[in-house]
Amino acid sequence: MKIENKKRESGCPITYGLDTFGDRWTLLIIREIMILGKRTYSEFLEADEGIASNILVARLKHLEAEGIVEKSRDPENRRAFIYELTKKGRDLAPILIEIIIWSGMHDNRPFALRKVFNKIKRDREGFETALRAE
Amino acid sequence: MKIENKKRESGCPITYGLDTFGDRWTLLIIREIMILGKRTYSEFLEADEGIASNILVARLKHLEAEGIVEKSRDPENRRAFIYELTKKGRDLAPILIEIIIWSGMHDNRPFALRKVFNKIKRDREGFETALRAE
DNA sequence: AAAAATAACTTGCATTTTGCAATACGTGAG
DNA sequence: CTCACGTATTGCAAAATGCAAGTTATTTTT
Repeated sequence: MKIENKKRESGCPITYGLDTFGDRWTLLIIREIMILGKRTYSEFLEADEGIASNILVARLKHLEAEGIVEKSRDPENRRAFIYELTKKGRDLAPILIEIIIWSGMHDNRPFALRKVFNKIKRDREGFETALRAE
Repeated sequence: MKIENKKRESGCPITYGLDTFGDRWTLLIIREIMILGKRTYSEFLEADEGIASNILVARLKHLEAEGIVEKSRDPENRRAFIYELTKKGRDLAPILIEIIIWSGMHDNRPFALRKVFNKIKRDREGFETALRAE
């Protein structure tokens, strides 16, 4: 969890974004929470891309420090923790949506998943509202 | 240029995006071209964040391989190369815009630059059209 | 209240990537 | 035909990643 702590103080908003979530895993964790409805460490570990446990811990700590996720005890499973998005985290929704749209337009691999892309094309506003609500 | 070549074949559009431009430098190069109007290797090297020359070469090659930028001789300076965005590259505009908006809302550091953010707030569509045109 | 089970972390180590400085290559101008 | 400019490569130390194994903390079970 060192790379992303080195915030480049250029003042540029793109740089700020990259320093906050511009790595190979952070947005994937956001996806797990926002789109796939995942909430716990063990659920994140099961993600298709196979994140390593040490990296996952580092990224969750980073996201917490950035005020993007909040950690609390799960009231329904007293030994688990729940990670939830803050407003700052939910505000990432439009970025995720634009990434999905871009990939939907340009990922021509045969196994590219288009389900969410099509849903967004049909009703982008509704999709974003649903994302933020969850 | 190794990290991003390992495309994780999960089919997920977020993953595709991250594998294509999800690192500390790639979107910064896109910013240089799209927002700051830079075109050459030496101009990119001068960017505020100070990218190393070996990383820059690697990222440019990667972007070319991904069909996001096109390299050609500069007709006005016959020993320079010009890097320009393809349609796939220009289509990244909405992602950049959403990152700028998000940072505009959440970067509270005193030296955060808000100029572009304000411009987008005033006329987002116009801003995007201008970006893509350049 | 001890043992087992579950969930969340940590550690050690090999590998990969980064960052930085120095150097080399290629092209065109004088 | 050499010099300057623009682009690109190399070598090496430092840092981050990926993986497997181990640890801690809490809760359920007996």
